[in-house]
Amino acid sequence: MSTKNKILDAADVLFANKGFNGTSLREITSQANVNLAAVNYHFGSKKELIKAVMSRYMDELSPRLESALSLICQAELKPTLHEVFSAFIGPLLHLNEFKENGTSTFLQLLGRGYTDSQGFLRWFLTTQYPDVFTNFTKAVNIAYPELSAEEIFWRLHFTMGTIVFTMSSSEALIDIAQNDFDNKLDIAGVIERVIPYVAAGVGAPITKIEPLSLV
Amino acid sequence: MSTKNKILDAADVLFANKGFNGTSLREITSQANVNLAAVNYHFGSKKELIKAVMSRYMDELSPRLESALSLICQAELKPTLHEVFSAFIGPLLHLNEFKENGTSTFLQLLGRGYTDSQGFLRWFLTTQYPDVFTNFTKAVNIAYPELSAEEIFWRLHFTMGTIVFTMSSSEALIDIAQNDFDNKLDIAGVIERVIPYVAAGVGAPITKIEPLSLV
DNA sequence: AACTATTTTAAACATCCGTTTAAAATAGCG
DNA sequence: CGCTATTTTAAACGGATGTTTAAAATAGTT
Repeated sequence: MSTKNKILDAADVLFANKGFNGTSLREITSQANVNLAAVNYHFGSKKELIKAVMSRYMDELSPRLESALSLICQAELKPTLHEVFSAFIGPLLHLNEFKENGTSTFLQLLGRGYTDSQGFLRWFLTTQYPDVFTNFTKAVNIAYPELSAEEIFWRLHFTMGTIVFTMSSSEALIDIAQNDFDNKLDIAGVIERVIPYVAAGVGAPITKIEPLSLV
Repeated sequence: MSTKNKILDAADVLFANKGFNGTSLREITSQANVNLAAVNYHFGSKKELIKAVMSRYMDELSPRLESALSLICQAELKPTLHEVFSAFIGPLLHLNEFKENGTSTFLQLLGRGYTDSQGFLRWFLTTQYPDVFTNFTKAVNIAYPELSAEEIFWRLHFTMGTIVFTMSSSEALIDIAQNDFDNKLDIAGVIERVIPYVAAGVGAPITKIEPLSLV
């Protein structure tokens, strides 16, 4: 395997588990069995390595996601919100074939990216992969046309929070659940449980927001 | 103001904005206009400072939360999920009187605590303030008795994710929303929008989970 | 085989980190 | 006041971090 890929494989697991700031280049390179300077030689900087790690997943995910969502948008029957969110299952679980534990690793990385490093990763994702967001918004709009653009905006970000946060601590949660409830569960099981939740959340009845203060 | 409080005031804002690992003691002490060694003198270590920052908020929040939830549990009418979650509004917004931007700062800290520093803060909160979790679970159980303990577990963690994640990036989201939708919004407005979402999510119909593989 | 371009390596660099030390300053009190 | 206890201060400590350097090793090409 190439040095570049050895670095990427070691980096994404460590980044997912310990965060971007919490993982040093020395950990990555020793885990990958390459020289410390290899990161800066092949990627330029740690920041560029982070981008590369995310791009590898996004490039695998986003085309599948786009086709799944456009399939839903072009269907004759108006899709339910549950169907819209279920469109994510296939592309997300496909990451497990792309790389071992790929699904949970990617979702953990996504969670890290929103909180670590001053949110520069959110900027990276929204500017580099804007179609994912617009297609998603479009699908939700078809399934629930009464929602205003602003309400969709907020509810999609709530959803993003639910998913990303859950997955970033999914290992710990699965452990607790197995101890307390004796129920074997994996990442696919968590996804199956979260989808009814977010579908109901996005589909919540529209409530009039009383303006507390008119500035 | 005492040196201890100057440190706490400077620390929680910086911790909320840049994370625990991302904030150095030198940033905190220079922001607080105290000597670098003051943190180790008054708190012992950075880790103890983090605990102190969180305790200051939790000690202010948890009694109000407990009384609000127990009020709901003892009411004659069975509460709705919306009412259960609305019980959080008062105690949370009270943090704004306790400290400027206290509500969003605290929720950001909560989000940091779940992802930063290997989740030691989750351990700290669940062991030091277990009543908050059990009371909350109890209230949800009254409002939606058909939910099994395991389903409550998962949906409450989804909810935690929604809230914590949203608030940890609430400033950025409010900025975007103001630009795109011309709608002035503050932290209270975000809370008003998120409650119907999480109430609907927790109240989602129970779906039979098909076991993918029986190990 | 000879030469060039690419990659790998060990070492050093400057900088930042949390913590400790010991002296100086201040506060509290009989 | 004089003495003690508490707090503040400047400086240094050992260690970790991302990055750079320049030489060594390897690969590719004519």
